[in-house]
Amino acid sequence: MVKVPKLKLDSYQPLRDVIFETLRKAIISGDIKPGERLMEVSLAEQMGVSRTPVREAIRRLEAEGLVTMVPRKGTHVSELSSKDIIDVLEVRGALDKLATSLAAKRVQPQQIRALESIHKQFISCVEKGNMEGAIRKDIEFHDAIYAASGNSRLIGVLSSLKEHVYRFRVIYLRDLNIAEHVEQEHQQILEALREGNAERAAELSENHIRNQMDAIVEALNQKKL
Amino acid sequence: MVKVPKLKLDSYQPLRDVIFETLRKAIISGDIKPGERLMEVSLAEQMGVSRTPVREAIRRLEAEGLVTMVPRKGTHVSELSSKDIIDVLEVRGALDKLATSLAAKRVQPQQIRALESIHKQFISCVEKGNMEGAIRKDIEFHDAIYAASGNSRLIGVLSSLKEHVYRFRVIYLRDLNIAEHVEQEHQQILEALREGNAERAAELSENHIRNQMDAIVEALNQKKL
DNA sequence: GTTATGTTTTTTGTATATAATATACGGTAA
DNA sequence: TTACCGTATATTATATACAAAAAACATAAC
Repeated sequence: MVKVPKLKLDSYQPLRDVIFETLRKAIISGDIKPGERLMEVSLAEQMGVSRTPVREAIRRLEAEGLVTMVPRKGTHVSELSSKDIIDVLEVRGALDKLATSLAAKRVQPQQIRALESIHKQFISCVEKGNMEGAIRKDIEFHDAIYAASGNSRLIGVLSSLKEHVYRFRVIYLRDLNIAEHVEQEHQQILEALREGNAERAAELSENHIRNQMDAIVEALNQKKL
Repeated sequence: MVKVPKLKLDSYQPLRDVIFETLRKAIISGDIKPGERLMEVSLAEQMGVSRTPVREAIRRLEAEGLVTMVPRKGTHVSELSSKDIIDVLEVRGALDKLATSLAAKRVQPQQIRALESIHKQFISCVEKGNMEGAIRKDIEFHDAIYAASGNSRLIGVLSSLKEHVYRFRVIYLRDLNIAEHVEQEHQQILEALREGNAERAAELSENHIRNQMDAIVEALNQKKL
């Protein structure tokens, strides 16, 4: 049975947005598992709201691909096969490459400084063995590059893909050792960006994602999914 | 004032889907112009339905980026600046390249035949001066390549981007001469796919989109937007 | 004439009620 | 026992009703 927390209605935001975020987090974090049904009435009751905003939130989850709707039957959390995640990573690889290449051409000095700061914090997390923090800093690092690309459409598509990657990690690979090579690769990308060398930056980021994909595929094979 | 046709309720489909398609077509074809407001009550009245399915359709349009919602204020059709379309084309370029490269590795003989058939029809349209038909065949050609990529996530993202490109064409470039070079470029891509030469296919498709982008940018400059 | 403020109107946000459909269950006949 | 049909129930789809916020307008004060 799906369980979600009661809502906190602090700052004013439409209920649909609050509910959307709540459900989204619950799905990404694995609290609601693939295949589980989302029933409007029960969700609405648990959250203490009516069905209307719940429906709207579910529509948005569907648009993100996190849930699947069948008309007149209902909604369930989308399954996430290894084929799915490979598909996502293929797309993400191409877009990450584009983002890094654009960023090399357009990045502002202040954005470089922000990247350096994030990278330092990443290293510090790794040294302390704080994996959760390292993952967060890894995400931040890439987000900062996306932002520096100056292409808002690209940022939007990538942020939607990111959710799926993260969801996959949570479901299958809680213990994935992310720090391997990553620190060094980030360092190199950072240098290429600093030099404004778009070609090299693109190449490095392509490799970076490919390595991640390989690590995931290998981890999957070990678990023989 | 936004005008939409009354709905035909032939085959059974949820109203929200019918409404979504209706509005989507109206926006893409330019019948509803950028900046125009979408008011739930008036749309619902015109279509002879209640506000509920209209709202749900609007939520989906928002997810596609075709409209922009401001809480408690309303919804309006998204503007489409030349920056926007360049952003979209940059992303599409990267993904088209990926799709073509994957297709070269995975394409089935039967899919090759389908591509050849579409390409023949494209040529025939061009010869007859049937530009509308040629544009349709151009779209079909690329769709067939996407399908051959075997990556459903990629197909999804590309189909959403496509809408924006098409919308842009309709709004700004009704007379864009699409046939220039396109026939020859399609021919070359087709050959690379037939040979399974992923590298060459990728390169060709990258060029293909870049040429399209250049043509659009040039057309924009002539209109000094 | 202009600005500020109070009131009306319009429009969206949320809740609830009704309709339609799918599913589950039970009974009956082969 | 099994297959089929019908009814009951659960759930979504749509409609409507009510609440709250924003915008438009008018009026009064300066």
